[in-house]
Amino acid sequence: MLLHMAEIDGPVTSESLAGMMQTNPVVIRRILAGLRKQGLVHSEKGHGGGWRLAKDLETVTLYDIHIALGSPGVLALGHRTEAPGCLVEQAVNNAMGEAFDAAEALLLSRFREITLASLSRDFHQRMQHCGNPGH
Amino acid sequence: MLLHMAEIDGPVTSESLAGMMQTNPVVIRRILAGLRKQGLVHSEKGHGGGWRLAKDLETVTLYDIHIALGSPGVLALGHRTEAPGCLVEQAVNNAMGEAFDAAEALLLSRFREITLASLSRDFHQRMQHCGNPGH
DNA sequence: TTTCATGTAACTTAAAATATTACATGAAAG
DNA sequence: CTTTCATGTAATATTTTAAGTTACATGAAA
Ligand code: FES
Ligand code: FES
Repeated sequence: MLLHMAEIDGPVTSESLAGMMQTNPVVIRRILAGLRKQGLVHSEKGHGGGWRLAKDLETVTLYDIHIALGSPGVLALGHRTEAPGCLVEQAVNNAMGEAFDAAEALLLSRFREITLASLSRDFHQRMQHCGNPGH
Repeated sequence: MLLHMAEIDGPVTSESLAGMMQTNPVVIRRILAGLRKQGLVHSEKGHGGGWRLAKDLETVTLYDIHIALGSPGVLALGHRTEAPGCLVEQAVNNAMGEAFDAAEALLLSRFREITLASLSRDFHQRMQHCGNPGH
């Protein structure tokens, strides 16, 4: 969404973003509300209002966005019970927990390396080779 | 489930396993059916029937179980669209895909190191310090 | 004062995961 | 050889979760 916003100068309304993402404007607002709290975007009400990027693409990483989205769980597998009484479950949770933490740490460290600017460059390169005027 | 089975000698019925796992016997059968296909467990019908471990705990890793369960997706985040027309989405999927693959590879390599035997040892150690006769 | 856009709460719908029922198959017990 | 018990599996139902929608309040520009 941010990368699409970057291609447009001037503010973008939730409605037009919803069109791009094929969803509802309210969903867009809910998501962008989180990003605004982290200072990634800025919003204005009323005539000529809408959403605007608040930071340089070079300074924003996927990790920043992940945090802004509320640090959702990264792994589909996980502890069923938070504090299980079953001792087998305790042993399994303990062993798998270490593996999960390692995998999550690796993923997030990769996210820190990926800036929106680099993604934007990749996008523009794809545009060259695409030629589709729809984009 | 397998570790609980390891503590019982003789076959265990789906019903008693369902009691331990607090779920329905059919759910147990469905899961164990996958494990049987990989040769991890063995089942017998009729009187005195039930489920039995088919391998030594030392030779079974969490990775084996993961495969037997059908290699379910490990990451909660993921590609929304398989082959997106949107060039931004292509760029993002490409970059995140590499990070996902690295994280998943790390997790599965950790799973390969964790044998049921090591989990069982951890479990028995917890038993020592627990003293709860319910276990 | 009208129009347009965000800000949110409450509600609805849709999708996915999980659980249940029902019945067939096969093996041991009586 | 009939009853009992347990798995095997399809079909169905329920629960849970995520996603989308409606409704209305707030604030800014025309
Ligand atoms: S629609 Fe996303 S790049 Fe063309
Ligand atoms: S219930 Fe005691 S170890 Fe699982």
